[in-house]
Amino acid sequence: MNDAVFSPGSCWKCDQCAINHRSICRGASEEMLHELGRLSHLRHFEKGQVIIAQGDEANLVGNVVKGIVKLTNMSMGGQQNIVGLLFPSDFFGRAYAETARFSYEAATDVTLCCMNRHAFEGFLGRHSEMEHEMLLSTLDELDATREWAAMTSSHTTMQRVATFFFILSRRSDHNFCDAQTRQKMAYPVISLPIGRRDIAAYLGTTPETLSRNIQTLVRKHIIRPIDTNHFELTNSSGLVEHTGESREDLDSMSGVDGTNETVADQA
Amino acid sequence: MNDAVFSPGSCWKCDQCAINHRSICRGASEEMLHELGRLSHLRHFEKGQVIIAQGDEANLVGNVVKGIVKLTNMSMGGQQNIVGLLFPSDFFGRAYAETARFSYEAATDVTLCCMNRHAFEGFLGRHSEMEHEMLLSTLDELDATREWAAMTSSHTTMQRVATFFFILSRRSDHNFCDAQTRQKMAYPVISLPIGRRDIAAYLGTTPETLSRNIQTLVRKHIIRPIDTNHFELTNSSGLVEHTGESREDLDSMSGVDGTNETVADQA
DNA sequence: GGCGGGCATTGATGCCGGTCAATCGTCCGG
DNA sequence: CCGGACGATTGACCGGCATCAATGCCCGCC
Repeated sequence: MNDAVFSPGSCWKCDQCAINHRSICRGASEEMLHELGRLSHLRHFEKGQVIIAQGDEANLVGNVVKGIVKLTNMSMGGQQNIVGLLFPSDFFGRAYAETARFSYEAATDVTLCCMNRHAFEGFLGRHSEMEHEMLLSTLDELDATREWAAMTSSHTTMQRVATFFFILSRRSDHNFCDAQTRQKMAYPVISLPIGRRDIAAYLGTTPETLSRNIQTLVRKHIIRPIDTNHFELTNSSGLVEHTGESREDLDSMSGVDGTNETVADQA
Repeated sequence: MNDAVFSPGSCWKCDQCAINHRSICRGASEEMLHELGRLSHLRHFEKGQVIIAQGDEANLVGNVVKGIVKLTNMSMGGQQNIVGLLFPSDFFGRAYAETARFSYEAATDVTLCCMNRHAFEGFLGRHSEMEHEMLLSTLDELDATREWAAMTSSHTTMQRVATFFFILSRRSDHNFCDAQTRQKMAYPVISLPIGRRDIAAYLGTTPETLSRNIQTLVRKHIIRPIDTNHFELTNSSGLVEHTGESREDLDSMSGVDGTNETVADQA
């Protein structure tokens, strides 16, 4: 809500951006970053707000800077189905499509680096090397989506929960508590960024079943609850055993690349 | 098997290609088609043959010309999980990746228009408008994959079966029998291109459960069996009711575009 | 023709996980 | 401080689906 600093329309400097080394901006030259800076502006959305509604004409694209965006698919019956979760540096919106096939909704309070879709398409048209970057990241996303789909359709609920927790243990920020408390942590921390309802929908199950599986992991001393949304991972290999996946597959799914992003706290 | 006509290395003329108006070749100019013709050659694979193995260095890309390719993901335990089915005109292989994250396997006897991956990447680099086409089709595929994943994770087995049958009723070729017999068909024909085991794996279930659901549809007079792999769709709206989806969503999933491709019989 | 293997179907059984419902804890506004 | 709302947890129940097993069917092969 610090709109004084990053208000829509203000000149947002890409070279100060917390995520420019991970998003598609990574491949941009100094000059291109400047051009992107003119096209983009930061916007805030509060938890629960719909950013793009399924079926609407969607002229908004950009990158998630802070917070988590959920990608949902309303099926008839009204229940929303979570198709994906977008973390900081992930691209949101759909270039080259008039209407949105999915909804984008703020799962937490979020900060987005927004661009007009047509302006962004024009940018890609002028810089084919950026379109190439876009293709690469889309191909990666396609692979990841397929792998996730294979996982959800063939594994038990416990395996899905364990896999999700394992992935989170790799990318969770350690900023939920102060530095001293963090020092005492002997084990990695799993921090659930969203509520049980959303996690359950993402994993294709219900909050009740999710809760039961979490408690089972707690009883087996694999994780230890800190508060409702934070756990210590006290037995990493035990968690891996519950995933039904090999360690290498899990690594490829969690997108580890050495840069253990501790995300964006430019407050 | 007819390698005399379309042997690897022979000059394959793209302008005679049965699928060039649907594949990514659609966007190519006369000149580019000629260049593609020099890069590509046809190859046959028999049912069951592995085209690209998961984890291998994969330097083969191209388009499916005839037959069906299944995209699989081996999880530990050895059971293969079907992530996608590739129909004629679909692109196979993975550009810009050294190793394959999935296996490509011939689900039926197939004919592929093959290219060396590096040669194809070079082609894209020289023709950014083709890379643009590639981006568009990848984005579409990503949407379709997400929609399919949402479907499989939130619907009952019967709904998945009904949805799959509905999609097949839209794209099945009517060439499995002679023209006279076809004339007598009062209803659309659903032709299952692959065996029960593969269909079950694609739908995230077992052959037994799949069979039970098919027989339920038969008992309800929604489909009528012709032989093991062919059914008449005698009650289309009844089928739609079992999908749990609206008619419009089903249309977008089956990728209807008016051109009811009656695929490749250049024998 | 007889035989064996692969595939589809049908039956019997058990369990995972969805559903309904109650309890508990936390947070807020009165 | 209290009452209501919301989310998380736990319990009881049962239905759908996987599993195991048997049968029937088709086709190639000896």
